[in-house]
Amino acid sequence: MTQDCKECSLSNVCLPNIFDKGDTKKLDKIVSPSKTHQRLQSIYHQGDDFQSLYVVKSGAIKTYITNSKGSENITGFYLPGDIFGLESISKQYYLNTAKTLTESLVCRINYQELAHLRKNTPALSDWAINLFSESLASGHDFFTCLSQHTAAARLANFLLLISKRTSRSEQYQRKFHLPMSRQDIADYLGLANETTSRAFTKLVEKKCIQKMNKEIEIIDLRQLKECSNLNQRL
Amino acid sequence: MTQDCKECSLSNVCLPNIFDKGDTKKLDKIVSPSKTHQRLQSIYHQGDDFQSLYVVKSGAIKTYITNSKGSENITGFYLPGDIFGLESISKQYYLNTAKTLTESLVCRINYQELAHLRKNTPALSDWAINLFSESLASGHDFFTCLSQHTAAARLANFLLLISKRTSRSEQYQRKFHLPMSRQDIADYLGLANETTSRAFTKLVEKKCIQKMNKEIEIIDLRQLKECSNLNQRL
DNA sequence: CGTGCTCTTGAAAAAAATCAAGGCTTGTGG
DNA sequence: CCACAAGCCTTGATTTTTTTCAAGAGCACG
Repeated sequence: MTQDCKECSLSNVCLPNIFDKGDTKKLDKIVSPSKTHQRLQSIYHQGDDFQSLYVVKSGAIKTYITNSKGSENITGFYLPGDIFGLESISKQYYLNTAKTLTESLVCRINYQELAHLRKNTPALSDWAINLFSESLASGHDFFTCLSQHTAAARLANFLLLISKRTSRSEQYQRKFHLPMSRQDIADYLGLANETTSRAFTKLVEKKCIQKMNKEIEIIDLRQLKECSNLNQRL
Repeated sequence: MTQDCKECSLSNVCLPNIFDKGDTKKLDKIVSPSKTHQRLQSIYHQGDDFQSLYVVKSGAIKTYITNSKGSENITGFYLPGDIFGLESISKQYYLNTAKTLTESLVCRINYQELAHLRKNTPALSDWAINLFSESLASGHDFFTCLSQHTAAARLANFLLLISKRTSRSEQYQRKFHLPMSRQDIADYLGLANETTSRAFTKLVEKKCIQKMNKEIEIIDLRQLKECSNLNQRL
C-alpha cells in the first residue's frame, strides 16, 4: 500500500507547507508507505534500537512500559495526526513499547534520513522544533492530569484532554470516541480499573457527561472543568 | 555580573562543542549575563508572553501551575545544567510559573535570536533537537513515577530520578541533596505532604535510604529499586 | 445462543487525606 | 551566645478514598 505524502489527508497537520510541490518527492523517499496494523499489534518494543519516528494516520496507539508487577504504565496515547517515538531519539533505543489500540494506519519516517534531509532544508528544523515543543506541551497537560488527587478529578482532566485533542484545536469536542479500554485509562491515570469505572459513574451522576460504552458526550462542560480541579483562567 | 559562555563551567553540558572558539561571541550576544535570583523568586509567570529559554547554572528551579483549590501542581524540577521553558515555545506563552527553590544562578537565552542564529548554524539545530528529546525522555521518566500506585513506590522512583540527574550520568549518586521542600515533593507526586513524610519514614525503616533533613543517602540501591516497582531490565 | 470479553457494582480491607499537635531547624534580635 | 519565633517536618488518630476480591451485567463474535 503506497502513496504520496502530498496526497495524504493529514499533510497539513504533519508537514505544513514547507516543501514545494516537487519537494515532496524527497519526502517520499524517507517515509515508508503507511501500513495497516491490526488491533493490539506492537509497532516497536521497549529496548529496541531506535530507527524511526511514526505518525498516526488513523486509529490510535498507546505507548507503555511494563513494571515489575507485570502491569502496564501507559506513557502516552496517540491519535490521528500525532507523531510518536520522539522521546527515544536521544538515547537511541525505544524507551517504551508502542501498540495499536484499534486497527490503525501508521507511517514510518526513517530518522537518519530525516536528519540528513534536515541539513539541506532549514525550514524542516523549524518544523521539528515546533513539533517537539508541542509534544512537551501535551506531556505537560498530562502531568497536571496525574497530579490531581482524586480519581474523578483525574478522569475529568483526561476526558477534557482527549476531547480537545480529538478536535485538533483549542475547542473541546462535545462528542467523541475513546479508543482505549477502561483498563488502559486506569493504567494511564495510575488507578485501578474499578476505580476508573466508578469515577465514570460519578461524572455521569453529576451530569457532567453521558456515556454509551466508549462514546462520550460532554453535557456540562463548565461542571466537568470544575471537577477537573484545574484553574481555567488559561 | 557578566561572563562569556566559554568561561562557563557548564559549557560542555549546555552547548557541546558546536562553536569554534570565535563563535562563542555570537552566543554571548543572545545569552544574557546570568543572574542571581534569591530563594523563592519567580522567573516567569504562567500566561506571560514567551520570550526566553533559561539554563540553571546553580541552585534549583521548580515549574508549577496553580489549581482551582489554590495548591500547586508541580510540573518539573530543574537542576544545574538543565534548560527550562521548552514546552512554552509552541504556544508562545509560558504554560507554567518558574520559581527558584534556593538561591540560584540562571542564564537567559533570547529565543528569537537563538532561532535566527540557528538558521546559519545547522549544528545548532542538531543540538536543539537532541536537547528536546532528552527533555521528553526525562518527562517520560516522571510519568512512570507518577503512575505508580503507592506513595512509597512514587517516592522511591522520585529519589532514583533525582539521584541519577544529580550525577549527570547514567550512574546513581549515592549521596545527594534535595533542594525542594517536602511539600514540593508532595505537590509533584500528587500526594499530601504528610503522606510523603510517611513514605520517607517507610523507606528509612526498610533500610533503603538514610536521611538528614534534605541530605539523602542511598544505602541499599537494589532494594530502593525494588520499592520503586520499576522493571529494571533497562 | 453461548462464550469470552470488558465493564460495572458491592463489600471488606488497605492506603491516603485530613485534622491536630508536637518536635526540630533556622534565622533574628536582644 | 542564647532565647524565641516562624516555618518545616514528623507522628498520631480519625475520616475518606482507593484497592482488592468477588460476582454479575452487558456487549461482541463466532
